[in-house]
Amino acid sequence: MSTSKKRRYHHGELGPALIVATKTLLDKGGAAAVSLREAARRVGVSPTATYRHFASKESLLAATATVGFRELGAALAAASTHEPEALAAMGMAYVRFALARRGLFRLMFSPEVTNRLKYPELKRAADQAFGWLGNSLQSDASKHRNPRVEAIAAWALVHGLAQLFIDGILPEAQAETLTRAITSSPSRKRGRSR
Amino acid sequence: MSTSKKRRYHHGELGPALIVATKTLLDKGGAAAVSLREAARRVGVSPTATYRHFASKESLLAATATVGFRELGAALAAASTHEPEALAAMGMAYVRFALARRGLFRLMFSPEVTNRLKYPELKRAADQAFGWLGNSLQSDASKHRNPRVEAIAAWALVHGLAQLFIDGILPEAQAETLTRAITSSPSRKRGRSR
DNA sequence: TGTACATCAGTGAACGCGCGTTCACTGATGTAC
DNA sequence: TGTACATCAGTGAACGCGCGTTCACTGATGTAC
Repeated sequence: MSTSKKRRYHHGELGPALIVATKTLLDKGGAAAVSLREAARRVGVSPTATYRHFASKESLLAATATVGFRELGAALAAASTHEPEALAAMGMAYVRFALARRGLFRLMFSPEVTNRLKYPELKRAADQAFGWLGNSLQSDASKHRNPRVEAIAAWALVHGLAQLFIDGILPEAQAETLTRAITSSPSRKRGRSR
Repeated sequence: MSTSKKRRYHHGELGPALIVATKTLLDKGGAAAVSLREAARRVGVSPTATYRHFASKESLLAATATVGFRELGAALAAASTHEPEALAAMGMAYVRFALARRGLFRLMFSPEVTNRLKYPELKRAADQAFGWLGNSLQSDASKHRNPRVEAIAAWALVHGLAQLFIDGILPEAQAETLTRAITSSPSRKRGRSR
């Protein structure tokens, strides 16, 4: 209706728009549902136009995953300020992100995009997203025998939870409860909860 | 060379042979590399022949995942007999399975095969594989506040480790060391290890 | 032990499909003078 | 302020490909008598 809806010859933001379309496709049907042609269709542009912004399908996927890592990083960073229970809050944020953006989350860790070293931005975004996890643990390192091992254990724990929820193997309905119970269970923190 | 190598009109074991071929394809190029036609090609049979044994590509994938869960279950069961450190041994077995059969492992937890309730054998095999994990924890339930939560936490932990290793996000070379360190870290077991 | 015949396990050609990518092109934009 | 022109961002037709699946078929197997 409005002029902004009108399809102009020059889209203006085609690159980002294609990434948004890709995210939608990912969440609708997983990586298998993503195609350059379908993304172009959704944005209202010819398939060829995509090559103005991405060299190949793979590079569109890499760019989309990069955005995903930035978003995950931001979510973790925001959670890390919840002071008394920063770690539990970050775990919850991690699981919530995976559930809210399951297709994207899966792509971020899929071999279609992981193995390649050809996308330095992707690597940087990923490192940055997980930097928070490490830092937050390092900050009270004195409590832990081996901070690196502890950090990896915490990461693996929430990552595993996220995976099991989005794969429908653990009941998604209990995601919040279980995550909270596990990230603040007495085997990790000495004091009694509740 | 031998007669067993000869291609006979009646293959005799086409179904299982197709599953083996599918496993190979999974490990070589992931789910994207699997096709009915390629599996048939590897077995030396026409594409049409596959329909004698599987109703569709999806059902071949489901059957392959079923086999995967049985193998994982067997590996966990074998590990669970290592008495003093059954849990750590099972964790190691879990990670080893994922690394040795990464394509299969990924398929087992992928939405291409997970969501469907139409493969009861698949569901049964999965339940059975993970039954061991629960049982092994239940057996010393007295030590734990909430056995169910503890079991899920242990599962999520090793599952997350496995995923991070096969995705190349944690260095695969350290898989054994890290897994051992984490599954017997003092935050989970009180006593000092080493 | 021999034959007839139903059943089973394959073949091979064909279908329609959507894909990623390339090509030669055209319309829109913005800058130099 | 006006025009020329390089550059940029799209179009649309076409390519070759491998896929899943269907069809009508044929060769092999095994069982009844």
